[in-house]
Amino acid sequence: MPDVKRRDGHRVTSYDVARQAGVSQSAVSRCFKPGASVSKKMRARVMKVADDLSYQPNAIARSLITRRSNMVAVVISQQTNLYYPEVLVQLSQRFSERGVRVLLFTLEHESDIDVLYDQIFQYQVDGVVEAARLSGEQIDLMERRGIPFVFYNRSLKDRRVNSVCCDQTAGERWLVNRLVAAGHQTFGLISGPEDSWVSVERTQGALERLQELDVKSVTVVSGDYSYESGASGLLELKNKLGKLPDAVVCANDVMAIGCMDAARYRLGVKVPDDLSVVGFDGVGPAQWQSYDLTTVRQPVGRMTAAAVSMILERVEDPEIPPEKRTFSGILVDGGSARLV
Amino acid sequence: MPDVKRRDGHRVTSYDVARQAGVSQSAVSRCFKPGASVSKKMRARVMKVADDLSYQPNAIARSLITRRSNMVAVVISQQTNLYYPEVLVQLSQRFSERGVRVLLFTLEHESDIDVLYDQIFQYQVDGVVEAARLSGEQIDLMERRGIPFVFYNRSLKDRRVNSVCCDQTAGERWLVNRLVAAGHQTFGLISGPEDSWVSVERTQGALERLQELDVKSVTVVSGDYSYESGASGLLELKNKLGKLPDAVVCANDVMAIGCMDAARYRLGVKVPDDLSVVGFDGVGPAQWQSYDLTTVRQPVGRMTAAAVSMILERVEDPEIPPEKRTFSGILVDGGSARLV
DNA sequence: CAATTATCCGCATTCGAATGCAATAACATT
DNA sequence: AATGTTATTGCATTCGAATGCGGATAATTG
Repeated sequence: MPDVKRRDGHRVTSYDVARQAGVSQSAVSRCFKPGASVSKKMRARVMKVADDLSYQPNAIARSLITRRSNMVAVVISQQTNLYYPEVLVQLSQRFSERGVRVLLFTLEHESDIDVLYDQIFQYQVDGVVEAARLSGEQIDLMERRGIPFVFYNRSLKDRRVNSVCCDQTAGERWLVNRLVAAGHQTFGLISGPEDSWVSVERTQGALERLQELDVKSVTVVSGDYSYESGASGLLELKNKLGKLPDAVVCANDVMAIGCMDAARYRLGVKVPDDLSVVGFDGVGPAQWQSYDLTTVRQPVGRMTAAAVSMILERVEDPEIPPEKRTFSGILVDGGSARLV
Repeated sequence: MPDVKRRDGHRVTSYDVARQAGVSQSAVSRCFKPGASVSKKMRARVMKVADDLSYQPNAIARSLITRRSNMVAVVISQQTNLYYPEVLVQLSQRFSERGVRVLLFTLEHESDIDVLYDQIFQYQVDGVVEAARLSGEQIDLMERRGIPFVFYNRSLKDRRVNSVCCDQTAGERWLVNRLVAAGHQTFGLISGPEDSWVSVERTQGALERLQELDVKSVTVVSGDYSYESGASGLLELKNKLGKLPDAVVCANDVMAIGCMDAARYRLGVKVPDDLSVVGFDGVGPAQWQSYDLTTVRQPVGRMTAAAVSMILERVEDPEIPPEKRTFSGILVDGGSARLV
């Protein structure tokens, strides 16, 4: 039997609309479902009332019954890197266009990740975009839950997982080629954090190519993607070598910028005349005239689009096998490296 | 009667755990609620099974009955401004510490905001942090729904709403004071977009103080917060004036940086010797040695903390009246302005 | 006009966890 | 041993929308 009170707290439900419009709750529900079987008369009537009561279907209740939350988790660590915010905004925008919301998970300490994953699952997200590090067991966990996920700029060689990456290796090789061709002989590398896949790939790529080209003098120091670590990296290189290298290859743009500033303002050295510096990512500030960085720009637009569609396709059809998509970077010839 | 099949798709529910542990579903539910009345024997038993089945309570179902989603919407526009990503990350972190998730809404075009709000309500978020523009009717809408919301760096004078702001006016006044005291006489202002409250406040603040100090030559051009608009703003100022002003006050750091670069690299002018430039925000790149910007840093940490607690307090107790909290900026004496 | 089909609507149930209330068990008291 | 207390547990219902199924109505056809 129908109860007396309704509209308690204040929430308007489909029942309220139904009663007011003199129809059944199911009718109201159908009116809000695009392809449903409803006469236009009914729809008009219901919509009118819905509008009057400013009724909005409750996505939570809907999720419960449809087993689709229309939410996707995006996991991000790495605030240091100026590059991530852009990725985040783009992902959000693109998901949004497809009617999917982004539930944001930021990771301060790597150790938080376990708690985090419990949270992610609790919220019944339809998929996960993973722009942070993840251990093998965590991947197992994800897979066991059957939630589609995509790694963003992180790939595990011996694992059948979805990933979208920029070709870090190729990018570095290109940079090295250019530098060597221009006659640079002594090289310094400033790597990122050791547990960053991106950093490892980039540094490896550069080292490999340097070796292939038979460059003798290569010194590596490690940074953490920050401006400061780029600056101190250069000083450290100078210390180790006893002099400055001809060229410094940095694992990201921000460090390259720190490196350039250190060269100019702490060592009084001219870039690119006395020192060439290259970065990676293609963040906004890299193009600022003070830096005009030679770098490899990640095709963020394509990459985020790829991540989004890979997830959503697999939400529709979980049988689609894993796929790895690797995009080439875009070579940006700036003025921070002597490339004659 | 108990049905035969369970564990269909693969989701493990509290019923599965209950059956396996030989207890009732309510018992399982209680075991997952901190303060609930359960014997330790029961809890141990249930938790064991829950662990075996890797059961996680379904937050969606919980939200439905508790009428609390533990999700908060954060609405952000303005990618141009390097300042927002930091705000976003901090909000996310702080909410997360309090067990609340951030549902991200990015706004590309202002016009999208209507659709957006429907979405926000559908997801039954417990609160909204609003870092975008919002019209009066939209506020009415929010209020009618009874969802607590806080404006971040946006306040409406004649409205009783929650807001967290940095004192834009005071910051600008301070900057102007310094510049005038140091003998600058002709001023250029580069404002932000006209529909940005922040920009209006800042520009107004500066203009006001300049007038008070009886500065005669003040020229205003408008930008859009971007690097490029800072650069072109300077050129425009030069055109209008027929010469360069002594000082340029930019509505944000990124434009100030663009302005500095234009001065140095397009006009060949020395900063701060021939031209002083100041910004606002205190973003990371402002501190880079190439710029070393004189600016006012927003106390992002305090501001985000304030926003988070203001929301959560009002989720607990909707009766708490609206509050406006204004934080003073932190004055950063950089090298981009001559302040002798 | 009857027969057939298509269209539309409502009933009843479902999703998964939370919770008030009542029943029971465990324990203490005299 | 009888009674009173308190700590646990289970039952039944609830949150709000979606949907399969059968029935009612309207449209189409012969």
